Amino acid sequence: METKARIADVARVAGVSTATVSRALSLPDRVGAETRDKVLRAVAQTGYRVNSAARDLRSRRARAITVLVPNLANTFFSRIIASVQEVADAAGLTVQISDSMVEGPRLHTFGRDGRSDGILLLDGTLDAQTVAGWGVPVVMVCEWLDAPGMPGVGTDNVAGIGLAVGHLAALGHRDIAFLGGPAGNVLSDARGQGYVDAMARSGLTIRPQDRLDGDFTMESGARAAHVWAATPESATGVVCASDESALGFISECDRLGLRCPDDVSVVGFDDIEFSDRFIPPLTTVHQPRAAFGRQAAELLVAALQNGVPLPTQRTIIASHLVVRGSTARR
Amino acid sequence: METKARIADVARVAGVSTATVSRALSLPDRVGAETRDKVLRAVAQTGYRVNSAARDLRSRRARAITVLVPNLANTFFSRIIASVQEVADAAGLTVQISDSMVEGPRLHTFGRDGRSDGILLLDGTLDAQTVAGWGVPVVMVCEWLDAPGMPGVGTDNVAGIGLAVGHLAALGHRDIAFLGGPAGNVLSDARGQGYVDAMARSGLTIRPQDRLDGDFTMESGARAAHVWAATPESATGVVCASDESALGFISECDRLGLRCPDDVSVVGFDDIEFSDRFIPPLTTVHQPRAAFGRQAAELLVAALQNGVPLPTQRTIIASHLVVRGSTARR
DNA sequence: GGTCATCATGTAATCGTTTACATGGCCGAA
DNA sequence: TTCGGCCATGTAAACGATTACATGATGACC
Repeated sequence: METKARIADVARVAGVSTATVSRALSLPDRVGAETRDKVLRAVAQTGYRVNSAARDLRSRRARAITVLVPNLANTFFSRIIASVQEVADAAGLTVQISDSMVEGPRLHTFGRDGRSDGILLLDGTLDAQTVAGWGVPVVMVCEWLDAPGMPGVGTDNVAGIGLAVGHLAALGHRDIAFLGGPAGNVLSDARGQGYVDAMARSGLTIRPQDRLDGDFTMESGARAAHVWAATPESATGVVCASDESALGFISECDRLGLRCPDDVSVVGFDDIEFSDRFIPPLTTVHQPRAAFGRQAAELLVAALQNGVPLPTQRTIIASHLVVRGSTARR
Repeated sequence: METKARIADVARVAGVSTATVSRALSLPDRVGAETRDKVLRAVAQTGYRVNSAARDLRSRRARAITVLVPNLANTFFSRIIASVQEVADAAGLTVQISDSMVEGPRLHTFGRDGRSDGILLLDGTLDAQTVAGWGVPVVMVCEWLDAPGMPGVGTDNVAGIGLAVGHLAALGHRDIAFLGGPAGNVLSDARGQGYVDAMARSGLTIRPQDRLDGDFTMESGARAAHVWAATPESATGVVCASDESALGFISECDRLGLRCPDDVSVVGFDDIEFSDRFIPPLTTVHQPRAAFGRQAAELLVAALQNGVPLPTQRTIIASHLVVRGSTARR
């Protein structure tokens, strides 16, 4: 109980071989009931814990999956991770969470180093070659890579922004701006495209001043508010590529003396926890984050444990609009 | 390059022994420059990646530390984790993040299973016996356990709440309520004590209706708002045990037609990212989260790599008050 | 020139499991 | 009774690295 007990210690105490101890613990049906009890008693008495390095080495699997998040500080991801953990837990797998922003140099050792059997990748900015080199199953969540044939779970971002634009148009807004995400990001591109499509569909025109730069963060939303406020004939409605930037935008408008939704209607994208409690509560496109995590984890677990081949396409889960207080009739 | 290459493959390609390969990679100074180059070329050619299960097993260390967080969805923790990762990265250690809420049953196998060499524990509600059984160095962050002699890093919660109460008192508030945290939590207790102390010091009395129940969450803050609004002669200032509950409180007040800070002044605790962007921006007690993470990680790394003994007391880092728009003169 | 330290490298034991294969006991069928 | 099959268990060979110890070369010093 004091120092680390090994399986041989348990075997000695129980009066059986190490093989029997191993089987009693991982395949209880394969040993006699009496022996099993003896082993379990010995385990309790010695305080034995399996050494997972040894186990992983011998069995050539880690019984763990890794969730690779672009930025842990972004609250959007936590709900996804929570449901991944539920699924993995039920399957007897451990979840390791890493931040790809920090793991930079270590990134290319990921699968091959044997620390995890599969990866849930929430970062679409990684090099496709690096990912291909991991050598373990990978499922993308929300974002995706340019590489074709990679399994993934996410929403239809074009359609999502369409809901937002449609909502503002229905409220009588004619000049609708778009506060975008970081250039080069697949979500930014898709949502930007959704804006263009939806404006055309609604018969509205996009003026140069209707495109506001951002990068999903609150700070970028605040900066965009200054640009917007300084523009003549500025838009009366703003669709944002993320909730955080929407909140930053509204917040900075407030400091400039402009009220939402009286002076400007704002729609977000994501539906993070804070949006419902903001003043005003944010109208936004709700993403089913729990479903993303659950479904992605289920795909990975099925591939790992039952050999079910991973799909070669993204699974699309629909988003829907949540109308709250940040949008009003023009 | 295709299938997994082992160290023996690299050795063969480079024309040296496995021992030399191992040394060339982990102790570059101990091999000749020419040999080192040969090995590195062979590594590149074979696509070799060290198998960490084998390495961990043989060297009896995991080169990893675990951060155990009570709830990943709480944005308070992300900044702490980020600075932990910086320190660990510089020391060549991997950071594994786990949610103690989910890991429940697996919790007791933590250190002993050899997956990590040390633990940063952000959850003060764990059983002290379980923690003692881990058998690896543990440093508490923010919260702490009842067990004495355990190293930790955090702030003086009593003093922190004192700043908040003092601020409201200085603004002329005489009836100051306290929106507490979950019962039994060490932070709740300390902050509750800070409220009692500070009220006494300011010569103010605490009436029964000045104690509002909460659990750090936005929802609990919202519920407390109803209680507060329904109370006759309710307090004019509210000190909250967390930012989230403060934001929930203000948000719900707004829905009830009561404005902050005109109808009530509110102070939070934590200074999470959203607080600065709330409307109104939240006056709150700022916790140096980056410093918490950095200092705790440094203690652990020093203990792990240089054998520096861990302190037997908590390291206190001062908090300070950030005055924003949610408090006003009575 | 002999001795010894130093250095680069090789040989092989070792870390703690899992698991393929072997063994022996027991039981039912022929 | 004999044989085959099944079951519970034991024996020992992996898994893939690190590292204590051994070896041989080199060069400094007296």
